[in-house]
Amino acid sequence: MVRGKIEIKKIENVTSRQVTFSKRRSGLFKKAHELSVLCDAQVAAMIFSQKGRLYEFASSDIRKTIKRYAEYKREYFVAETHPIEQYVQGLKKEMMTMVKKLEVLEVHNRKMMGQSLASCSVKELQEIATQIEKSLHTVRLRKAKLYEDELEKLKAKERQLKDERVRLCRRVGERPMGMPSGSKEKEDVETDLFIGFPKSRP
Amino acid sequence: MVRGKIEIKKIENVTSRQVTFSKRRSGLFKKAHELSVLCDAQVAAMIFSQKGRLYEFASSDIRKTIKRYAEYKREYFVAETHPIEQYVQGLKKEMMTMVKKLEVLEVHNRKMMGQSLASCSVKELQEIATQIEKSLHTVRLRKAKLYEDELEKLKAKERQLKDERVRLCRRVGERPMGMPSGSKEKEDVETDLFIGFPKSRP
DNA sequence: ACCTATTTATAAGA
DNA sequence: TTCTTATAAATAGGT
Repeated sequence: MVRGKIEIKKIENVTSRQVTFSKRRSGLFKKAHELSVLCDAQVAAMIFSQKGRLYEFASSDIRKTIKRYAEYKREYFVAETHPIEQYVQGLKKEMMTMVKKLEVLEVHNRKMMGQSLASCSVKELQEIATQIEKSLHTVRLRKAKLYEDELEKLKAKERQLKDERVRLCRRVGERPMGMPSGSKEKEDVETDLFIGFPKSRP
Repeated sequence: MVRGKIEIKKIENVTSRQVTFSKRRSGLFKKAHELSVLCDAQVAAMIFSQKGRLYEFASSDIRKTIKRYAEYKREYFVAETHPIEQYVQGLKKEMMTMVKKLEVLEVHNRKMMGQSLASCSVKELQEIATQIEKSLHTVRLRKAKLYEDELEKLKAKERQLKDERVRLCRRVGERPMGMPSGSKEKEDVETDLFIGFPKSRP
């Protein structure tokens, strides 16, 4: 170290302690990394600064390393304020919530699919039917919209082609001939057929 | 480093790897110790050699440091072979399965409710519409069935009452009078109205 | 384990 | 925080 070696004891000056912490921390992690690579070792290091901030290094997954440590020492490590039982309880609770949600969804879904109606009252059936009708309406609107968009595109393309044709005919001195038979008309007819609400299957 | 710098990559020579491991390990722990003293930090490091031997350093009790780490990360660390770990892993796996199932159901559900259709192709929309139509048909059949059953019950009751009335009249020596006006007919009319498929709302 | 040439880390200053 | 630099410390390869 420069300008006089230092004693290994707590640095009292706050600023230089922070600077030293930052520098030596990265130095330590660098050394740790080099060791893990050079010697093919599994290295983990964790540092809590005086302020309680955590800095960590691990050559592989730190959780795996700590678990391996736990296994090696036949120990386990649980935060005092966060015991494992509580953690498991939390998981279980989450599971229950999900199971309920799943059940509700499944029931609703079955009804929307027209299954498991035996338990439904007339009122419920009416509500389901109403909802299904609404859905059907929306789906059909959406389908019609897709067809319309497609139609618009085709029409635009047709217009463009027609203009192009007129322009080309003028250039070569011909008068534009009639449209090739059936092109526009046929498109319109086809499209009209598609725009309407599709008939439900028998 | 001496006599030519080295590359940071695994040392292939076993002997020199072991030597380097030993030297650098103690160097690392020394640095860790210096850091903890100089900067008043809580430092812990653990190294598993390639052979699986554990070397550790901690400025204070390593178990405390790991617990603090667990708290900080809201994690827990137990050996992979610990029964509770396996239990938790099982729970987590189940949760994942459920989450996936829930997602699938939710997507399907939204489509059946006529939502989130933007990403659907025409073909998909047609399939959805077909399914919805089937559902609607089933629901309406069910509703009609309920009304029919109700009607049957009422008719049976009516017959029973009529028979009873005839019997009673005979007993008191009167001739049965005409039916009270509007009772059967009204029922029939109402029921017919309900049995038909309800019109969808405008 | 020790030696030492050389690289690397870093304390203090800017 | 980052850079500079003088110097301490670490260490690769040899013994």
